[in-house]
Amino acid sequence: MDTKPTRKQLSHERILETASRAIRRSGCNGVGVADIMKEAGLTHGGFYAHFHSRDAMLAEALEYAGREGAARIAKRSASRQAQGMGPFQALVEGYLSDAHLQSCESGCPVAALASEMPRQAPEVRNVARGRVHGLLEMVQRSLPAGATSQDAMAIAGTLVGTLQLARVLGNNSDGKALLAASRKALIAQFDSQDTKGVPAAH
Amino acid sequence: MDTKPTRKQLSHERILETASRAIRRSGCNGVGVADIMKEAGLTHGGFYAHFHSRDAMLAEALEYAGREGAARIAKRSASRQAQGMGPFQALVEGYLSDAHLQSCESGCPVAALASEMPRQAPEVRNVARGRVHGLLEMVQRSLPAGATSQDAMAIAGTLVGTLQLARVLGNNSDGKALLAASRKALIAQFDSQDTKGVPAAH
DNA sequence: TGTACATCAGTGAACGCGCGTTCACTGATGTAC
DNA sequence: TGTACATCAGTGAACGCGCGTTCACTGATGTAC
Repeated sequence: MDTKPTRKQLSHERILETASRAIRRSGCNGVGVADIMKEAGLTHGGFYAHFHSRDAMLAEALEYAGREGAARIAKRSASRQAQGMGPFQALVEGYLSDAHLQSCESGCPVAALASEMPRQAPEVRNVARGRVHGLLEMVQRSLPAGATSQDAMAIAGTLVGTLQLARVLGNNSDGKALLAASRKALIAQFDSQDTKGVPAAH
Repeated sequence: MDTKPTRKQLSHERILETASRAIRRSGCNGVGVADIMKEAGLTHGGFYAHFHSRDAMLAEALEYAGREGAARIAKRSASRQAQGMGPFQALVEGYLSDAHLQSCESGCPVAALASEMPRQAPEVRNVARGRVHGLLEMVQRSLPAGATSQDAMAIAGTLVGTLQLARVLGNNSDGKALLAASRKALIAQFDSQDTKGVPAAH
């Protein structure tokens, strides 16, 4: 079924990988077509054989970033769970970790780009909506069975907002204090060790 | 003490007012010097008599937006409190209101711009840090006396993140549901009617 | 109050520069016999 | 296996265009007498 990828498919993948990191690092307006192609080891002239416009590339790169970011978070969460941590606490400690504060370009694209998404082209915004829904589902899956989708929404808001505020403050004690505060608040509220499966505060 | 402002001071104020709305609406990269000057009723040539660079203007405009946004939130919160609502609930219902979801350009600049702040020039980032601290203080003031600054941090994260996620989803039932979910969660957690002055979940 | 002059605030043309996009061309890959 | 040819993927120069910034100039404001 999955045959050997063509040269073009390999290049396409490489461009997307490069672009997905670039937009998380520098924002959607922060990197040019030529930059990305160069970083992917190509020249800018070939760009339009891969995408019909810069916005189309942004949309694909955001989708790619979402998959990659989610996979990375899932992996870290799994390793925490392997050490006996509950799924919700594992998610919170991974998402609000000092490592995620620092590594913007390989982290969650929603946190890296949320405030500029409403200003993007429709095709990019559509992907962004999908990534937000993906984040909500990821939170929901980590919660005990009794938790509602409303619980997941409030938690997702806290995760994304806290990480962003911390990044504004910087990778220093101020930023880390903010992360720690939200970690503590979330875990106190929804204790994942609680086998009843119901949020503690409700 | 405060004498009649000069013509230049009036223009400066007008430019800042225009720019503060423009950056919240279109982002720091979304508006040009010429756009702002034109919208303020001037030509772009005069710009550098008011600011020594575009970044300097962004920094001043962000500061202006912060003051204006905070004043607007305080006013709305006061009118809710006048109807008998507690200060914390008034803040939450104002910040996470459907009106704030829609009116980006006159709302909180932290929510409107957070994810692009780490990519701005140092002078802009410095102002941004100040606005985050201002937001934290505003939340803290709305909380009962026993609440910690860590409580305020987690709440501020929820406010900012929820508004941003809702704006990505759009001004529709999805976005409004997200706001409602966080309003409910925050108010359940920190009931402002609670005269003990201690967060309910702690 | 009125005139002459200095200063101020804003104008609009011009400058580099970088960006998204296009396109004729080239070298590499794959296919047919 | 080897040769001839068609297709593919990428190159690099060129194009408009818009942006931040500069600057010589102009009209308005304010001051001195």
